[in-house]
Amino acid sequence: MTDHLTLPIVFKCLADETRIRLILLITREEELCVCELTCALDESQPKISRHLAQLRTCGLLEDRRQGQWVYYRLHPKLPDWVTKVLQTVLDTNKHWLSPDLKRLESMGDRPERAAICC
Amino acid sequence: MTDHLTLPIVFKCLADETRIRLILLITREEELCVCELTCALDESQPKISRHLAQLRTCGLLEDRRQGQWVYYRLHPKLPDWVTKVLQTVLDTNKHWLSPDLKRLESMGDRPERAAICC
DNA sequence: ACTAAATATATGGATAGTCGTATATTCATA
DNA sequence: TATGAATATACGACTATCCATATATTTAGT
Repeated sequence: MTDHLTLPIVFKCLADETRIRLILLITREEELCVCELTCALDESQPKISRHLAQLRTCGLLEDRRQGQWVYYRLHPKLPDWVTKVLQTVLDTNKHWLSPDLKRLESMGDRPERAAICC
Repeated sequence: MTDHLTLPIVFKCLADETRIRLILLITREEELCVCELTCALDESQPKISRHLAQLRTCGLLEDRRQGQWVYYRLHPKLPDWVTKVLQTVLDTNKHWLSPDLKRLESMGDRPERAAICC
């Protein structure tokens, strides 16, 4: 399923500031919808959507639609080494991510989400 | 010294197959010279040299000249998270690197190196 | 000094990546 | 079924990246 996630492919996916910010936020928050990510990064919606699509296409992210919202999370079958790298980077670069986290937390009207399993 | 090694910069440096192979080999072998790397990767000398220069310029590698050879190693002041990521990737992707390692080990006439400290 | 080996750099062309803007799609609700 | 909100995609322009080839630099040995 995620066998094609070779080293060069993964690093190319992460070689863009917008995409790193997106995937680290998602790694930390488990699941976020497009409008939350758009607000957290303070970037245009098409830009966010395009980069999310890229991360999904290469197999790093998975999406699910719930009503009008689309939620993104890490792909459940991610190779161990990818998860480990993301966690390491997240743990050791909290300061770098903090502006995005601050915007996310101060966002009003965040959509409620239902449990994933039902 | 390596403060400018931000997340996007590091991942952009790693977003090329040649450069990943180079830096992983160096991570594993401590130190290698250009001719060893050229042989291990089985690529042209200018290509190897160009990518090594890129890794050095951005602060991931350090070089030292000894006689006619130039040896490359990880920059000694690398941020912890970078070292950790490289080690993780190396440990979990030995199979991916093994063709390069095989070529390196079967290389004849590898230059002898003096101890680094004298 | 001259030559050969090891390494680095310059140049131009081809390819890939990114962006903003405009538009399409999907869904909830009236 | 018409409307608006959330999201996705298409398009053209601009920029960055990569490569092959040729050439320059440095060093060891003669």
